[in-house]
Amino acid sequence: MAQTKALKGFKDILPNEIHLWQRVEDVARDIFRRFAFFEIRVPVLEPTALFVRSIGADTDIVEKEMYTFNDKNGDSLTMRPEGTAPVLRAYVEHALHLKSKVARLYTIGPMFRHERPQKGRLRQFHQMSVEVIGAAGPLVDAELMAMAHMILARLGVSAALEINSLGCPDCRPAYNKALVDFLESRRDNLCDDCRRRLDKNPLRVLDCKNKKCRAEVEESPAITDFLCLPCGDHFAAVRAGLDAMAVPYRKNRFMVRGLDYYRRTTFELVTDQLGAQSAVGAGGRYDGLIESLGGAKNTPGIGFAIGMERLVLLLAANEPGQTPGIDLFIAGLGAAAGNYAFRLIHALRGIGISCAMDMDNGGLKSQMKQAGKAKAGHTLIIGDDELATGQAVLRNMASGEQRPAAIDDNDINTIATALAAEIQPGA
RNA sequence: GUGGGCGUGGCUCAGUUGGUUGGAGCACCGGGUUGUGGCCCCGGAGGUCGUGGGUUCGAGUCCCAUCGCUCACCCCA
Repeated sequence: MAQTKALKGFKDILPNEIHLWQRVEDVARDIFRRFAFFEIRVPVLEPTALFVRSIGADTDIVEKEMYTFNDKNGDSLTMRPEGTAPVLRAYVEHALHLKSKVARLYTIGPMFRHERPQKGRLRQFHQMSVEVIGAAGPLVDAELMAMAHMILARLGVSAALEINSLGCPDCRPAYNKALVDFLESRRDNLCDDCRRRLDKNPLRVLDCKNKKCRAEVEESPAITDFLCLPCGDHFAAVRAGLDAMAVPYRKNRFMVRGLDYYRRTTFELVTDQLGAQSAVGAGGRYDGLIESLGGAKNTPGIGFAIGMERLVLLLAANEPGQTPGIDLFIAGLGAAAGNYAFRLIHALRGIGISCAMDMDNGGLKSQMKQAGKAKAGHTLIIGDDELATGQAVLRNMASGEQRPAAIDDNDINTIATALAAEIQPGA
């Protein structure tokens, strides 16, 4: 077993499952288009400082999950663990705020986090990441959730939308203190992890999975009671926006997010069908982040990401794998026919037919078998007799019906066109 | 980083209290059909039993270590 294998947590996506990925992307791109979003593509490698400054130096992602290494000249580089920071970096770097009042961007691609892999969690995983930069109003928050919801609905995936507000630098400190005071008084009832969280990041105690902790937390003060007036109004308007679009949601005051930059609205799309993982998508508002990355003062922003592996996992639950097929297989018998087939196949490809042949010139039985394996819709059989009479045999692989197909014109393109019409369903 | 489960051909798995040349099904290749796939029949190829060490006359079976996969914790999409 000295063979090379893919790295732990890195997966190949094979041809028999690729259709799920393509459908996810096709649907998402279509919905993004309807919501007037444009694609942006950014590098997978960025200066380490970008993520440390945006995600937060004390977060688990930055502390222990990043693929970070030194470039030949000594610069510290990092494989992006999420998509928001690079997109915002690009926004600032190219002064996109001068192109339009609001930037509506999406990007699709791989992210990297050095975690222990498990169901729905890989070291290289894929996200569709969406950002709206330059719009502060609550309707944008609602619109984004509606878009995420629409993507999942179109894919036939049911996930519940949960929303919360984390407040802002004006009101969160007061809540934080109230929460810590409360939790300190119950410290003895909390699990080991939560005692640690209490010191490091108290908000995280709120979404502990431990039953005892949940019970304790049930009586904790609610962030929503501590929101300042603007934050409270914002949150109410977000909910009104969702109601206006009839997007179902539920408030979850225990939902917190792992990245430091979130403030005000946060949301998750959750499901119970992914093992220990529950979020298919999640996001929130990050007013202040753009400024901290060198952008214009007070630039508001909000975004979310959908985990593509998780989505595909949900789709695959109701669908078997499928091997892609081709339109036509050409079985050429003998050197002369093989040669003819070779010319014909190129002509067919030139006019849009997906076709294959056995370049190694096997026996007919073998070639028919290959045609079956390739899931060819039709097979064209050409031997010396067919070459002589100018009539090849066209076999419909599903029905087994065979009929003659002319190969007597001296213009190969004319033949290809006629053949294409023959095998095109409904033509 | 921590814990549980599992490692036998490409895949899914048998393999009796350790006992001579390790099996099956599916997949693959060939034949039965001088030139017709999917069904059936026949045959073939393919395995250092994850790896290393130990116990033993003898280890796929027992012991230790190690690696890998997987699920969960942590964290997150």
